[in-house]
Amino acid sequence: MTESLAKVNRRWQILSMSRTRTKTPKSETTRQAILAAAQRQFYENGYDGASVRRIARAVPIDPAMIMRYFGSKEGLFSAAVVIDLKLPDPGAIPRDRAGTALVAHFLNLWEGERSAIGLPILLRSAVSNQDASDKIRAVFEKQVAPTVAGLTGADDADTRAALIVSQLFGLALCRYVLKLPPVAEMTQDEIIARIGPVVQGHLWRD
Amino acid sequence: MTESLAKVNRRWQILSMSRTRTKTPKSETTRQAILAAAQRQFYENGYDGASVRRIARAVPIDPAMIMRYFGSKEGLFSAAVVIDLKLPDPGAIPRDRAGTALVAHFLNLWEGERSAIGLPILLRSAVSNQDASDKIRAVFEKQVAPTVAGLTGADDADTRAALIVSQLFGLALCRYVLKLPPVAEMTQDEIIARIGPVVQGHLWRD
DNA sequence: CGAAAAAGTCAACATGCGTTGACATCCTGA
DNA sequence: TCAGGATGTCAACGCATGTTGACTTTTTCG
Repeated sequence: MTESLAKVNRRWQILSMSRTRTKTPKSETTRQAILAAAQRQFYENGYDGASVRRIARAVPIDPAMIMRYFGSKEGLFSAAVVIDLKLPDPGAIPRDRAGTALVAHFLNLWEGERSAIGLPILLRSAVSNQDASDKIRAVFEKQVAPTVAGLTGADDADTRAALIVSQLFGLALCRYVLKLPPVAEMTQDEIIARIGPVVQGHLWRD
Repeated sequence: MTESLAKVNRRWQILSMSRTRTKTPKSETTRQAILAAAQRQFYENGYDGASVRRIARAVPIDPAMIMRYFGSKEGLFSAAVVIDLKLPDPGAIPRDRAGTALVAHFLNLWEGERSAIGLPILLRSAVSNQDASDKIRAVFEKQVAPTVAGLTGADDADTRAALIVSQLFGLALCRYVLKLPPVAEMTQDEIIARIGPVVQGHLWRD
């Protein structure tokens, strides 16, 4: 009985933690520290390569705390990786240079300050973790596809969105994960100039 | 002394195995069985996800045999994953449809019978295994880059090759690893029609 | 202050991993 | 036939993993 109540209480505590508070009890501090360390580890090593124990050692904190705060490694991953592509309103994008605008947007997103919590984590993790694959699919359906549909009036907008995504993921894969020399060394402007027309073509060719 | 000799002998045996023989002693049979099982496991789970023990169980054979035949898990991986893109001679490719020809070639390669020993294995493994990343770079430098250079006379052929690779890897990633619905469900012809012009553009635009 | 709750520590569990060396069996060739 | 090498089995090693429950310390608040 008491055990059951304690577990319920603990679970409530975990849930309530997900909202930020004004007075931020001590726990919120370590919670954020855990998330930051987890993001870094997941980014560098993927889901399988990152271990709860090493994340805990980096905080530093006892591994048991991670289980208390996030329930499981999967829970930690879900909490650490939240993707918001911040795609602009399709209406605000000039039609004639939408391709370059999109490529520039993603490069900023991937190489900005908070890049570690972005799609590259998912790329590294998706090969071995079903959750990561699912998240990628969700991002595609809820963020990329609608934006592309808003840009092209075409009825095969989903296919066009998928082709754009395949080019952008290929870019991210070669540049951040494989670090294939020519791709990794190009400047942002070079990439925009080369890939932009491709995206533009996927949007409006045919 | 005797130990040392035995080890040398064993190493010689391992090396000599890498050549195929006409009389194929019993060992060659199991060696091939191990390789086949390893290719399947590496393909489905990547380098880290595949375990020596599970590969052995699939043969079936004792895990110790794998160590005897290939020395280590890394050795098994190197032996199991040999990439030959079988790229045609650049001179034999019609200039005006080189893009579609290349895309069709890769689709055949990836979706043919022996697809499991191909690049998708490396994609799944490269996120966690340095050897896999190195192999991808080697394939790029020795097979893709020269072919592209032979097609375009351009002096930035390396960059063009890298852009083509980023598009093709993105395609493979979305279709075989992430199984992103629109990409995974397109027919080969649709993909050729859509991606072919992109590759063509990377070859000759500007 | 002092009790209750929250935060954090510690040791242990079961499991799977790559790898090793000693041992048993099979097959070949002199 | 039978010795010796090739082939295969077995048990164990040291290690790292995710997770758990009992425990101690710190913080909060009536």
